[in-house]
Amino acid sequence: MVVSKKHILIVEDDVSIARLMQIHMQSKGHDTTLCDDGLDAQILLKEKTYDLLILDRMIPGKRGLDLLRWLRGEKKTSVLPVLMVTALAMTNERVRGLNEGADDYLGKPFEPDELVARVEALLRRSTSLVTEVFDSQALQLDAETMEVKVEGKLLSLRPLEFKLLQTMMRKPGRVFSREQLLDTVWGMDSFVEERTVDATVKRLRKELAGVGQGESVQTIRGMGYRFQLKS
Amino acid sequence: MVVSKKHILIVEDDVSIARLMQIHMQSKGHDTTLCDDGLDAQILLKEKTYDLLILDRMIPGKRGLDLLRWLRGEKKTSVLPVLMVTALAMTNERVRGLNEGADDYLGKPFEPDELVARVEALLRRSTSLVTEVFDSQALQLDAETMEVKVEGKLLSLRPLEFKLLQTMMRKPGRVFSREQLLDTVWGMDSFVEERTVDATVKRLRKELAGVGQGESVQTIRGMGYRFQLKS
DNA sequence: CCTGCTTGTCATAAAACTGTCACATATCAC
DNA sequence: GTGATATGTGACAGTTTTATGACAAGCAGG
Repeated sequence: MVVSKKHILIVEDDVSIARLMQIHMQSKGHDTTLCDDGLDAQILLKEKTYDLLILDRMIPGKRGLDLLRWLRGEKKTSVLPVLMVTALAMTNERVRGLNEGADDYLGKPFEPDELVARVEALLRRSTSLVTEVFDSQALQLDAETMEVKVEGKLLSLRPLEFKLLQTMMRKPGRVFSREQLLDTVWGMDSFVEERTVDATVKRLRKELAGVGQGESVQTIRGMGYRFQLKS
Repeated sequence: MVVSKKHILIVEDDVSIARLMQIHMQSKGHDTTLCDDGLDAQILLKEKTYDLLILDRMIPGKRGLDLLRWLRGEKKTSVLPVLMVTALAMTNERVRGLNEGADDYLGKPFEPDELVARVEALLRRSTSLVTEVFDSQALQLDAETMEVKVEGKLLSLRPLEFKLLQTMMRKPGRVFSREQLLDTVWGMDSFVEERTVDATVKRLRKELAGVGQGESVQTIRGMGYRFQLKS
Protein backbone atom coordinates (compact mmCIF):
# COMPACT_ATOMS: atom_id res chain seq x y z
CA MET A 1 0.00 0.00 0.00
CA VAL A 2 1.31 3.39 -0.94
CA VAL A 3 1.15 6.04 1.68
CA SER A 4 0.57 9.43 0.17
CA LYS A 5 2.98 12.27 0.66
CA LYS A 6 3.46 13.28 4.24
CA HIS A 7 5.33 15.90 6.17
CA ILE A 8 7.75 14.60 8.74
CA LEU A 9 9.47 16.55 11.47
CA ILE A 10 12.88 15.18 12.40
CA VAL A 11 14.31 16.25 15.72
CA GLU A 12 17.89 15.05 15.80
CA ASP A 13 21.12 16.84 16.67
CA ASP A 14 23.55 14.49 15.01
CA VAL A 15 23.80 16.03 11.58
CA SER A 16 24.95 12.96 9.70
CA ILE A 17 22.19 10.82 11.12
CA ALA A 18 19.66 13.54 10.45
CA ARG A 19 20.75 13.79 6.83
CA LEU A 20 20.51 10.06 6.47
CA MET A 21 16.97 10.10 7.77
CA GLN A 22 16.08 12.97 5.54
CA ILE A 23 17.35 11.21 2.45
CA HIS A 24 15.40 8.08 3.17
CA MET A 25 12.21 9.93 3.92
CA GLN A 26 12.51 11.94 0.77
CA SER A 27 13.16 8.82 -1.23
CA LYS A 28 9.72 7.68 -0.12
CA GLY A 29 8.32 10.95 -1.32
CA HIS A 30 7.82 12.63 2.02
CA ASP A 31 8.62 16.20 2.92
CA THR A 32 10.90 16.68 5.89
CA THR A 33 11.75 19.41 8.30
CA LEU A 34 14.91 19.17 10.30
CA CYS A 35 15.45 20.54 13.76
CA ASP A 36 18.36 19.98 16.12
CA ASP A 37 17.06 21.58 19.24
CA GLY A 38 14.23 20.59 21.49
CA LEU A 39 12.97 24.05 22.23
CA ASP A 40 12.93 24.98 18.58
CA ALA A 41 11.04 21.78 17.86
CA GLN A 42 8.45 22.79 20.40
CA ILE A 43 7.91 26.05 18.57
CA LEU A 44 7.62 24.30 15.24
CA LEU A 45 5.07 21.89 16.62
CA LYS A 46 3.01 24.78 17.89
CA GLU A 47 3.13 26.59 14.58
CA LYS A 48 2.63 23.83 12.09
CA THR A 49 1.08 20.43 11.88
CA TYR A 50 3.04 17.40 10.88
CA ASP A 51 2.09 13.86 10.02
CA LEU A 52 4.89 12.21 11.93
CA LEU A 53 7.58 13.12 14.41
CA ILE A 54 10.93 11.38 14.54
CA LEU A 55 12.39 12.25 17.89
CA ASP A 56 15.85 11.64 19.22
CA ARG A 57 15.85 10.89 22.88
CA MET A 58 19.01 12.86 23.53
CA ILE A 59 18.75 16.32 22.14
CA PRO A 60 19.95 19.72 23.31
CA GLY A 61 17.59 22.30 24.70
CA LYS A 62 15.10 19.86 26.02
CA ARG A 63 15.24 16.17 26.60
CA GLY A 64 13.35 14.02 24.18
CA LEU A 65 11.08 12.61 26.79
CA ASP A 66 10.21 16.06 28.04
CA LEU A 67 9.22 17.12 24.58
CA LEU A 68 7.15 14.01 24.16
CA ARG A 69 5.44 14.53 27.47
CA TRP A 70 4.63 18.10 26.54
CA LEU A 71 3.32 16.96 23.20
CA ARG A 72 1.01 14.41 24.70
CA GLY A 73 -0.16 16.89 27.24
CA GLU A 74 -1.41 19.21 24.55
CA LYS A 75 -4.76 18.32 23.14
CA LYS A 76 -4.45 19.36 19.58
CA THR A 77 -1.43 17.40 18.51
CA SER A 78 -2.05 14.46 20.75
CA VAL A 79 -2.57 12.06 17.90
CA LEU A 80 0.65 12.85 16.11
CA PRO A 81 2.52 9.57 15.64
CA VAL A 82 5.94 9.64 17.26
CA LEU A 83 8.89 7.45 16.42
CA MET A 84 11.46 7.71 19.13
CA VAL A 85 15.10 7.11 18.31
CA THR A 86 17.78 6.49 20.87
CA ALA A 87 21.13 4.92 21.56
CA LEU A 88 19.83 3.58 24.83
CA ALA A 89 18.77 0.26 23.52
CA MET A 90 17.93 -1.22 26.85
CA THR A 91 14.55 -2.78 27.22
CA ASN A 92 13.52 -0.68 30.15
CA GLU A 93 14.33 2.54 28.34
CA ARG A 94 12.26 1.37 25.47
CA VAL A 95 9.38 0.58 27.71
CA ARG A 96 9.60 3.97 29.26
CA GLY A 97 9.54 5.74 25.96
CA LEU A 98 6.50 3.84 24.85
CA ASN A 99 4.79 4.57 28.11
CA GLU A 100 5.28 8.26 27.66
CA GLY A 101 3.35 8.03 24.48
CA ALA A 102 5.79 7.18 21.73
CA ASP A 103 4.12 5.04 19.11
CA ASP A 104 7.23 3.17 18.15
CA TYR A 105 10.85 2.95 19.00
CA LEU A 106 14.07 2.57 17.08
CA GLY A 107 17.49 1.93 18.56
CA LYS A 108 20.68 3.50 17.28
CA PRO A 109 22.42 2.45 15.20
CA PHE A 110 19.59 1.43 12.93
CA GLU A 111 19.20 -0.08 9.52
CA PRO A 112 17.79 2.46 7.08
CA ASP A 113 15.36 -0.18 5.92
CA GLU A 114 14.04 -0.57 9.41
CA LEU A 115 13.62 3.17 9.79
CA VAL A 116 11.64 3.33 6.57
CA ALA A 117 9.56 0.31 7.50
CA ARG A 118 8.62 1.71 10.88
CA VAL A 119 7.85 5.13 9.52
CA GLU A 120 5.64 3.72 6.80
CA ALA A 121 3.86 1.50 9.29
CA LEU A 122 3.14 4.46 11.55
CA LEU A 123 1.90 6.56 8.66
CA ARG A 124 -0.29 3.74 7.42
CA ARG A 125 -1.88 3.46 10.81
CA SER A 126 -2.46 7.11 11.29
CA THR A 127 -4.29 7.38 8.03
CA SER A 128 -6.49 4.38 8.62
CA LEU A 129 -7.31 4.97 12.21
CA VAL A 130 -7.35 8.69 12.62
CA THR A 131 -8.88 10.00 15.76
CA GLU A 132 -11.42 12.27 14.24
CA VAL A 133 -13.53 13.83 16.86
CA PHE A 134 -16.31 15.81 15.38
CA ASP A 135 -18.01 17.92 17.87
CA SER A 136 -21.38 19.38 17.20
CA GLN A 137 -22.33 20.74 20.54
CA ALA A 138 -23.51 17.82 22.55
CA LEU A 139 -22.61 15.14 20.07
CA GLN A 140 -19.17 13.66 19.76
CA LEU A 141 -18.21 11.14 17.16
CA ASP A 142 -14.97 9.24 17.52
CA ALA A 143 -13.77 7.59 14.35
CA GLU A 144 -11.25 5.54 16.21
CA THR A 145 -13.58 3.68 18.48
CA MET A 146 -16.64 3.94 16.30
CA GLU A 147 -18.41 5.37 19.24
CA VAL A 148 -20.74 8.27 19.56
CA LYS A 149 -21.29 10.20 22.72
CA VAL A 150 -24.36 12.29 23.29
CA GLU A 151 -24.14 14.31 26.44
CA GLY A 152 -21.91 11.72 27.95
CA LYS A 153 -24.16 8.83 27.06
CA LEU A 154 -22.30 6.28 25.03
CA LEU A 155 -23.74 4.90 21.86
CA SER A 156 -22.08 2.20 19.83
CA LEU A 157 -23.31 2.11 16.28
CA ARG A 158 -22.93 -0.52 13.62
CA PRO A 159 -20.42 0.23 10.90
CA LEU A 160 -22.94 1.46 8.36
CA GLU A 161 -24.91 3.52 10.78
CA PHE A 162 -21.70 5.08 11.94
CA LYS A 163 -20.52 5.94 8.46
CA LEU A 164 -23.89 7.36 7.63
CA LEU A 165 -23.94 9.61 10.64
CA GLN A 166 -20.34 10.59 10.06
CA THR A 167 -21.09 11.58 6.49
CA MET A 168 -24.10 13.66 7.33
CA MET A 169 -22.41 15.31 10.30
CA ARG A 170 -19.74 16.74 8.06
CA LYS A 171 -22.32 19.15 6.67
CA PRO A 172 -24.94 19.62 9.34
CA GLY A 173 -28.21 20.82 7.95
CA ARG A 174 -27.40 19.91 4.40
CA VAL A 175 -29.69 17.57 2.55
CA PHE A 176 -28.16 14.42 1.15
CA SER A 177 -29.92 12.54 -1.61
CA ARG A 178 -30.06 8.79 -1.37
CA GLU A 179 -27.77 8.56 -4.34
CA GLN A 180 -25.22 10.78 -2.66
CA LEU A 181 -25.33 8.73 0.48
CA LEU A 182 -24.98 5.52 -1.47
CA ASP A 183 -21.88 6.91 -3.11
CA THR A 184 -20.14 8.06 0.02
CA VAL A 185 -21.32 5.57 2.57
CA TRP A 186 -21.72 2.42 0.52
CA GLY A 187 -19.13 3.23 -2.09
CA MET A 188 -19.49 4.31 -5.66
CA ASP A 189 -19.53 0.79 -6.99
CA SER A 190 -22.08 -0.89 -4.80
CA PHE A 191 -25.16 -2.61 -6.15
CA VAL A 192 -27.56 -1.58 -3.51
CA GLU A 193 -31.15 -0.42 -3.72
CA GLU A 194 -31.84 3.16 -2.85
CA ARG A 195 -34.38 2.03 -0.35
CA THR A 196 -31.60 0.43 1.63
CA VAL A 197 -30.71 3.92 2.75
CA ASP A 198 -34.12 4.20 4.30
CA ALA A 199 -33.59 1.04 6.28
CA THR A 200 -30.23 2.20 7.54
CA VAL A 201 -31.60 5.61 8.44
CA LYS A 202 -34.27 3.88 10.39
CA ARG A 203 -31.71 1.85 12.29
CA LEU A 204 -29.62 4.91 12.98
CA ARG A 205 -32.64 6.80 14.22
CA LYS A 206 -33.48 4.02 16.58
CA GLU A 207 -30.05 4.21 18.14
CA LEU A 208 -30.16 7.97 18.40
CA ALA A 209 -33.61 7.81 19.91
CA GLY A 210 -32.07 5.88 22.75
CA VAL A 211 -30.27 9.05 23.82
CA GLY A 212 -33.02 11.50 23.01
CA GLN A 213 -31.84 12.49 19.57
CA GLY A 214 -34.24 10.46 17.49
CA GLU A 215 -35.36 13.43 15.48
CA SER A 216 -31.93 14.73 14.60
CA VAL A 217 -32.03 12.84 11.32
CA GLN A 218 -34.79 14.43 9.31
CA THR A 219 -36.57 13.41 6.16
CA ILE A 220 -36.87 15.88 3.30
CA ARG A 221 -39.60 14.38 1.24
CA GLY A 222 -38.57 13.82 -2.33
CA MET A 223 -35.02 14.95 -1.61
CA GLY A 224 -33.35 12.79 0.97
CA TYR A 225 -32.17 13.15 4.54
CA ARG A 226 -30.30 15.63 6.64
CA PHE A 227 -28.73 15.74 10.04
CA GLN A 228 -29.19 18.47 12.58
CA LEU A 229 -29.11 18.25 16.33
CA LYS A 230 -32.36 18.79 18.10
CA SER A 231 -31.98 22.10 19.93
CA MET B 1 14.22 10.17 47.89
CA VAL B 2 13.66 7.17 50.01
CA VAL B 3 14.01 3.83 48.30
CA SER B 4 11.52 1.37 49.65
CA LYS B 5 12.52 -1.97 51.03
CA LYS B 6 14.33 -4.14 48.52
CA HIS B 7 15.69 -7.62 48.36
CA ILE B 8 19.38 -7.86 47.58
CA LEU B 9 21.33 -10.93 46.61
CA ILE B 10 24.95 -10.83 47.70
CA VAL B 11 27.32 -13.24 46.01
CA GLU B 12 30.57 -13.09 47.90
CA ASP B 13 32.81 -15.83 49.30
CA ASP B 14 34.75 -13.77 51.78
CA VAL B 15 32.62 -14.15 54.84
CA SER B 16 33.79 -11.06 56.65
CA ILE B 17 33.21 -8.84 53.68
CA ALA B 18 29.85 -10.46 53.06
CA ARG B 19 28.77 -9.82 56.62
CA LEU B 20 29.88 -6.24 56.33
CA MET B 21 27.79 -5.77 53.24
CA GLN B 22 24.84 -7.44 54.85
CA ILE B 23 24.97 -5.20 57.87
CA HIS B 24 25.05 -2.06 55.81
CA MET B 25 22.27 -3.17 53.56
CA GLN B 26 20.11 -4.07 56.50
CA SER B 27 20.86 -0.75 58.10
CA LYS B 28 19.20 0.80 55.09
CA GLY B 29 16.22 -1.45 55.61
CA HIS B 30 16.81 -3.94 52.82
CA ASP B 31 16.48 -7.69 52.94
CA THR B 32 19.53 -9.63 51.93
CA THR B 33 20.34 -13.11 50.80
CA LEU B 34 23.87 -14.33 51.04
CA CYS B 35 25.48 -16.80 48.71
CA ASP B 36 29.11 -17.82 48.46
CA ASP B 37 29.04 -19.93 45.35
CA GLY B 38 28.39 -18.97 41.76
CA LEU B 39 26.39 -22.05 40.85
CA ASP B 40 24.18 -21.72 43.86
CA ALA B 41 23.66 -18.10 42.96
CA GLN B 42 22.53 -19.16 39.53
CA ILE B 43 19.92 -21.41 41.05
CA LEU B 44 18.71 -18.67 43.34
CA LEU B 45 18.41 -16.25 40.47
CA LYS B 46 16.32 -18.75 38.59
CA GLU B 47 14.03 -19.39 41.48
CA LYS B 48 13.49 -15.97 42.91
CA THR B 49 13.55 -12.40 41.84
CA TYR B 50 15.76 -9.83 43.44
CA ASP B 51 15.99 -6.11 43.16
CA LEU B 52 19.74 -5.95 43.07
CA LEU B 53 22.72 -8.24 42.74
CA ILE B 54 26.05 -7.54 44.40
CA LEU B 55 28.49 -9.76 42.67
CA ASP B 56 32.06 -10.54 43.56
CA ARG B 57 34.21 -11.03 40.56
CA MET B 58 36.18 -13.87 42.14
CA ILE B 59 33.91 -16.51 43.49
CA PRO B 60 34.06 -20.30 43.60
CA GLY B 61 31.91 -22.49 41.40
CA LYS B 62 31.64 -20.04 38.62
CA ARG B 63 33.47 -16.90 37.87
CA GLY B 64 31.66 -13.68 38.43
CA LEU B 65 31.80 -12.63 34.83
CA ASP B 66 30.40 -15.95 33.71
CA LEU B 67 27.45 -15.56 36.00
CA LEU B 68 26.90 -12.06 34.77
CA ARG B 69 27.11 -13.15 31.16
CA TRP B 70 24.65 -15.92 31.82
CA LEU B 71 22.31 -13.51 33.51
CA ARG B 72 22.32 -11.03 30.66
CA GLY B 73 22.24 -13.63 27.95
CA GLU B 74 19.86 -16.18 29.32
CA LYS B 75 16.99 -14.05 30.36
CA LYS B 76 17.05 -11.32 27.84
CA THR B 77 14.33 -9.64 29.75
CA SER B 78 16.38 -9.47 32.87
CA VAL B 79 17.10 -5.94 33.86
CA LEU B 80 18.32 -6.81 37.31
CA PRO B 81 20.82 -4.15 38.38
CA VAL B 82 24.25 -5.58 39.11
CA LEU B 83 26.94 -4.04 41.25
CA MET B 84 30.20 -5.79 40.62
CA VAL B 85 32.81 -5.91 43.34
CA THR B 86 36.41 -6.89 42.88
CA ALA B 87 39.96 -6.47 44.03
CA LEU B 88 41.09 -6.05 40.48
CA ALA B 89 40.69 -2.35 40.39
CA MET B 90 42.46 -1.89 37.11
CA THR B 91 40.75 0.24 34.58
CA ASN B 92 40.60 -2.31 31.81
CA GLU B 93 39.05 -4.89 34.07
CA ARG B 94 36.53 -2.39 35.14
CA VAL B 95 35.64 -1.62 31.58
CA ARG B 96 35.29 -5.30 30.90
CA GLY B 97 32.87 -5.77 33.72
CA LEU B 98 30.72 -2.91 32.59
CA ASN B 99 30.75 -4.22 29.08
CA GLU B 100 29.43 -7.52 30.21
CA GLY B 101 26.44 -5.82 31.65
CA ALA B 102 27.32 -4.73 35.15
CA ASP B 103 25.58 -1.52 36.03
CA ASP B 104 28.24 -0.29 38.38
CA TYR B 105 31.55 -1.28 39.74
CA LEU B 106 33.21 -1.14 43.13
CA GLY B 107 36.86 -1.90 43.91
CA LYS B 108 38.02 -3.75 46.98
CA PRO B 109 38.74 -2.59 49.55
CA PHE B 110 35.84 -0.20 49.62
CA GLU B 111 34.45 2.38 51.94
CA PRO B 112 31.15 1.19 53.39
CA ASP B 113 29.72 4.58 52.59
CA GLU B 114 30.61 4.18 48.97
CA LEU B 115 28.99 0.77 48.85
CA VAL B 116 25.82 2.12 50.32
CA ALA B 117 25.82 5.12 48.02
CA ARG B 118 26.24 3.02 44.89
CA VAL B 119 23.63 0.52 45.93
CA GLU B 120 21.12 3.23 46.69
CA ALA B 121 21.89 4.91 43.41
CA LEU B 122 21.28 1.69 41.50
CA LEU B 123 18.07 0.99 43.34
CA ARG B 124 16.81 4.47 42.76
CA ARG B 125 17.51 4.13 39.10
CA SER B 126 15.89 0.76 38.92
CA THR B 127 12.72 1.88 40.57
CA SER B 128 12.32 4.82 38.29
CA LEU B 129 13.40 3.17 35.11
CA VAL B 130 13.48 -0.57 35.25
CA THR B 131 10.57 -1.88 37.17
CA GLU B 132 7.99 -0.21 35.05
CA VAL B 133 4.67 -0.85 36.63
CA PHE B 134 1.65 0.04 34.63
CA ASP B 135 -1.21 0.79 36.84
CA SER B 136 -4.68 1.21 35.59
CA GLN B 137 -6.68 1.06 38.71
CA ALA B 138 -6.82 -2.53 39.73
CA LEU B 139 -4.47 -3.90 37.14
CA GLN B 140 -0.73 -3.96 37.52
CA LEU B 141 1.58 -5.13 34.81
CA ASP B 142 5.19 -5.80 35.63
CA ALA B 143 7.39 -5.73 32.57
CA GLU B 144 10.23 -7.36 34.38
CA THR B 145 8.57 -10.50 35.60
CA MET B 146 5.97 -10.69 32.87
CA GLU B 147 3.38 -10.98 35.54
CA VAL B 148 0.08 -9.28 35.87
CA LYS B 149 -1.71 -8.60 39.09
CA VAL B 150 -5.40 -7.93 39.24
CA GLU B 151 -6.56 -6.89 42.65
CA GLY B 152 -3.77 -8.87 44.20
CA LYS B 153 -4.52 -11.99 42.22
CA LEU B 154 -1.48 -13.04 40.31
CA LEU B 155 -1.70 -13.97 36.71
CA SER B 156 1.22 -15.32 34.74
CA LEU B 157 0.74 -14.88 31.06
CA ARG B 158 2.52 -16.43 28.16
CA PRO B 159 4.97 -14.20 26.32
CA LEU B 160 2.64 -13.30 23.50
CA GLU B 161 -0.35 -12.72 25.69
CA PHE B 162 1.76 -10.48 27.86
CA LYS B 163 3.06 -8.41 24.99
CA LEU B 164 -0.40 -8.08 23.60
CA LEU B 165 -1.83 -6.85 26.85
CA GLN B 166 1.13 -4.57 27.39
CA THR B 167 0.69 -3.03 23.99
CA MET B 168 -2.99 -2.39 24.37
CA MET B 169 -2.64 -1.09 27.90
CA ARG B 170 -0.40 1.71 26.73
CA LYS B 171 -3.37 3.38 25.15
CA PRO B 172 -6.40 2.25 27.09
CA GLY B 173 -9.61 2.60 25.16
CA ARG B 174 -7.90 2.98 21.86
CA VAL B 175 -8.70 0.54 19.13
CA PHE B 176 -5.84 -1.40 17.64
CA SER B 177 -6.23 -2.95 14.23
CA ARG B 178 -4.97 -6.46 13.73
CA GLU B 179 -2.29 -5.11 11.46
CA GLN B 180 -1.13 -2.72 14.12
CA LEU B 181 -0.97 -5.46 16.71
CA LEU B 182 0.92 -7.71 14.35
CA ASP B 183 3.45 -4.94 13.86
CA THR B 184 4.03 -4.19 17.49
CA VAL B 185 3.51 -7.53 19.17
CA TRP B 186 4.73 -9.97 16.55
CA GLY B 187 7.16 -7.63 14.85
CA MET B 188 6.99 -5.84 11.57
CA ASP B 189 8.62 -8.65 9.67
CA SER B 190 6.61 -11.62 10.79
CA PHE B 191 4.67 -13.77 8.40
CA VAL B 192 1.67 -14.40 10.51
CA GLU B 193 -1.99 -14.50 9.60
CA GLU B 194 -4.17 -11.74 10.90
CA ARG B 195 -6.45 -14.36 12.40
CA THR B 196 -3.66 -15.34 14.72
CA VAL B 197 -4.38 -12.18 16.61
CA ASP B 198 -7.86 -13.50 17.28
CA ALA B 199 -6.49 -16.68 18.71
CA THR B 200 -4.10 -14.85 20.99
CA VAL B 201 -6.81 -12.47 22.09
CA LYS B 202 -8.90 -15.45 22.97
CA ARG B 203 -6.10 -16.93 25.06
CA LEU B 204 -5.50 -13.63 26.79
CA ARG B 205 -9.18 -13.25 27.52
CA LYS B 206 -9.29 -16.68 29.06
CA GLU B 207 -6.51 -15.74 31.44
CA LEU B 208 -8.11 -12.44 32.30
CA ALA B 209 -11.44 -14.12 32.84
CA GLY B 210 -9.81 -16.10 35.61
CA VAL B 211 -9.57 -12.91 37.63
CA GLY B 212 -12.85 -11.40 36.59
CA GLN B 213 -11.58 -9.19 33.78
CA GLY B 214 -12.57 -11.31 30.84
CA GLU B 215 -14.43 -8.48 29.21
CA SER B 216 -11.67 -5.93 29.48
CA VAL B 217 -10.48 -6.82 26.01
CA GLN B 218 -13.24 -5.78 23.69
CA THR B 219 -13.92 -6.45 20.05
CA ILE B 220 -14.69 -3.57 17.76
CA ARG B 221 -16.19 -5.28 14.82
CA GLY B 222 -14.47 -4.47 11.59
CA MET B 223 -11.83 -2.43 13.41
CA GLY B 224 -9.89 -4.55 15.84
CA TYR B 225 -9.57 -4.82 19.59
CA ARG B 226 -9.17 -2.52 22.51
CA PHE B 227 -8.39 -2.75 26.17
CA GLN B 228 -10.34 -1.10 28.89
CA LEU B 229 -10.85 -2.26 32.42
CA LYS B 230 -14.32 -3.35 33.30
CA SER B 231 -15.67 -0.68 35.58
C1' DC C 1 15.45 -38.23 21.51
C1' DC C 2 11.87 -37.26 24.72
C1' DT C 3 8.61 -33.98 27.17
C1' DG C 4 5.97 -30.23 28.12
C1' DC C 5 4.82 -25.74 26.76
C1' DT C 6 3.86 -22.26 23.44
C1' DT C 7 1.88 -20.78 19.29
C1' DG C 8 0.25 -20.64 14.21
C1' DT C 9 -3.31 -22.38 11.39
C1' DC C 10 -7.43 -24.38 10.11
C1' DA C 11 -12.28 -25.95 10.31
C1' DT C 12 -16.41 -25.02 12.30
C1' DA C 13 -19.72 -22.65 15.29
C1' DA C 14 -21.63 -18.48 16.71
C1' DA C 15 -22.64 -13.75 16.34
C1' DA C 16 -23.24 -9.47 14.13
C1' DC C 17 -24.51 -6.92 10.29
C1' DT C 18 -27.01 -5.71 6.18
C1' DG C 19 -30.02 -5.98 1.91
C1' DT C 20 -34.50 -6.78 0.52
C1' DC C 21 -39.26 -7.51 0.66
C1' DA C 22 -44.05 -6.94 2.07
C1' DC C 23 -46.91 -4.13 4.21
C1' DA C 24 -48.23 -0.06 7.11
C1' DT C 25 -48.33 5.02 7.18
C1' DA C 26 -47.81 9.37 5.69
C1' DT C 27 -47.93 13.13 2.27
C1' DC C 28 -49.42 15.37 -1.71
C1' DA C 29 -52.21 16.78 -5.91
C1' DC C 30 -56.52 16.90 -7.49
C1' DG D 1 -61.78 12.24 0.16
C1' DT D 2 -59.21 9.43 -3.28
C1' DG D 3 -55.56 7.67 -5.64
C1' DA D 4 -50.72 8.02 -6.41
C1' DT D 5 -46.33 8.37 -4.55
C1' DA D 6 -42.96 8.45 -0.84
C1' DT D 7 -41.34 6.87 3.48
C1' DG D 8 -41.54 4.01 7.92
C1' DT D 9 -41.37 -0.52 9.88
C1' DG D 10 -40.65 -5.27 11.09
C1' DA D 11 -39.20 -9.67 9.56
C1' DC D 12 -36.05 -12.69 7.37
C1' DA D 13 -32.24 -14.70 4.92
C1' DG D 14 -27.64 -14.23 3.24
C1' DT D 15 -23.22 -12.57 4.05
C1' DT D 16 -19.36 -11.16 6.63
C1' DT D 17 -16.83 -11.14 10.81
C1' DT D 18 -15.37 -13.13 15.05
C1' DA D 19 -15.09 -16.95 18.61
C1' DT D 20 -13.69 -21.40 19.68
C1' DG D 21 -11.60 -25.89 19.89
C1' DA D 22 -8.43 -29.03 17.86
C1' DC D 23 -4.12 -30.12 16.15
C1' DA D 24 0.61 -30.11 14.79
C1' DA D 25 4.89 -27.71 14.24
C1' DG D 26 8.39 -25.34 16.80
C1' DC D 27 11.28 -24.96 20.78
C1' DA D 28 13.58 -25.06 25.24
C1' DG D 29 15.00 -28.03 28.93
C1' DG D 30 16.30 -32.19 30.20
